Amino acid sequence: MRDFNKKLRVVLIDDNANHLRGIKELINLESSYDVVGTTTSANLGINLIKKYHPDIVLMDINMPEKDGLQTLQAINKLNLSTKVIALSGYDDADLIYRAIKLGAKGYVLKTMASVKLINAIEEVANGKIYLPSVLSTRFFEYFQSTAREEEKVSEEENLLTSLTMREYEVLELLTEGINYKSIAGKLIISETTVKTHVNNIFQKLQVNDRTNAVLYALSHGFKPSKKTAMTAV
Amino acid sequence: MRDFNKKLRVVLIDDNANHLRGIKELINLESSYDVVGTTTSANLGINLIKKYHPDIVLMDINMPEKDGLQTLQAINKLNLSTKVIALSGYDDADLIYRAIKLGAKGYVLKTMASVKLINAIEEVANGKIYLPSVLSTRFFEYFQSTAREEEKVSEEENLLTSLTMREYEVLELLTEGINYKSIAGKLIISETTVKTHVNNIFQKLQVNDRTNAVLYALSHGFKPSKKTAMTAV
DNA sequence: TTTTATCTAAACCTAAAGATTTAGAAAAAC
DNA sequence: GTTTTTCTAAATCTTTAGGTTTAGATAAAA
Repeated sequence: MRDFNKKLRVVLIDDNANHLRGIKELINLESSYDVVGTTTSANLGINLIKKYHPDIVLMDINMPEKDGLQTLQAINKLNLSTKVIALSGYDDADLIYRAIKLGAKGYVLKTMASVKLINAIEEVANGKIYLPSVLSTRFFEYFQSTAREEEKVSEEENLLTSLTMREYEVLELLTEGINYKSIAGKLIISETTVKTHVNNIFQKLQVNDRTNAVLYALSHGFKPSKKTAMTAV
Repeated sequence: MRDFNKKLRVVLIDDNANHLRGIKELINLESSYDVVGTTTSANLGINLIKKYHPDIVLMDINMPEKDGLQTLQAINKLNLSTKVIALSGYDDADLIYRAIKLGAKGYVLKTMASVKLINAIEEVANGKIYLPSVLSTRFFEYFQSTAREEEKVSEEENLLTSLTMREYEVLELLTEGINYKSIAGKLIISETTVKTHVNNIFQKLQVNDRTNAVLYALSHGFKPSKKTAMTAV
């Protein structure tokens, strides 16, 4: 939780100098915040963060030099407790999704009322995620549609279902990058038997080599059975 | 958007008969809803949904017979516009995350005030996602920590970074399951050159065959460069 | 009871993959 | 200006992988 005796240390990054000044003045109106640094450059911004270890970073994620998402990644690598709030002119679902995925604790549109920005800082400082309702809906729609596509791929006429138990076991070992000899050893069958199984697998999955068999498996929701590999005593 | 002339058709699924009755009475107090079916069985619930094509389904996701997540999947496969709101006794992050991922449009705790349930129905019917603040925070924490783990794996001593541009291009084609001859054709170089590159790749990634090279690539954040494959005119 | 499916296995062959060495040319780094 | 890196290529050899056919044993289904 937040310590209200200390001022929240804030760093601002925005390639638009005018906008930067505007935000700074806005924040300085609040007595509980302390803007310790501002910059129009992403790279300089990272240096500021290294130097000051701020509580909060407000960053425009649509910058030319180094884009905001890359900068987010760079900040993550510093492993600080600094929380980043993304500022953006766009409510693009993909952008919102990726920003959140890269650890942004908030996402505020530049067109939004300035009071929202203060709200965001307050909420994020208290350990919450700040996503205005509109953006939150965008995020979830994107999230669910992505997940749904993955589901579809692993459902529609999945050739994996035509495999027998034994073939599935063999495929499982193939996906671990193991050769015939070792597979034979693990399943305690002969190498030629393994070859037979593998050839049957190829036919059923309609591929010609193990790499493509593995690729098919991984892209069609193949899941290790877990109960395998106990044949070995 | 919702048509306020029509009543929202609702189906309830909860293995606890008492709870089921309670929810039904609660909803029936609202004149704009019409509970068209209730059941304590997940399988019967799916049948009800098939029959009535309700607007909203309220479903307990902690059921014995068939768990709620499986039921969610089954409902998804019906490809209806029915929206499912998950009811649960637990605010477990993993459970929330998976429910949303499987398309749940809302998640409400049984301990929450009943007015929240009405709110949830109303919001979801209007095309929004209903996730109370506490649960939303849980979701995002889980989402971001999962993403962060993936990032880590693809960062920590990633052998992919030791590859040259050309080797990266070759690896990219390997991950598409293409053989030497075709790779040579695509990059317009000789087959022996491809072999040289592949052998160098193997050494750098510390593997002995293409399958393991591909597996390494896929598990370490390998991303197609997109600017490849134009060598071919 | 007789198919049918599955698991096992061998023989035989071809093609592809992998290991190793050597080497020229061009570009980048020192 | 010399060293290093990278991309190119060939030769040679060994080892897997892959294709095909045949077949016995068993268990389940028709």
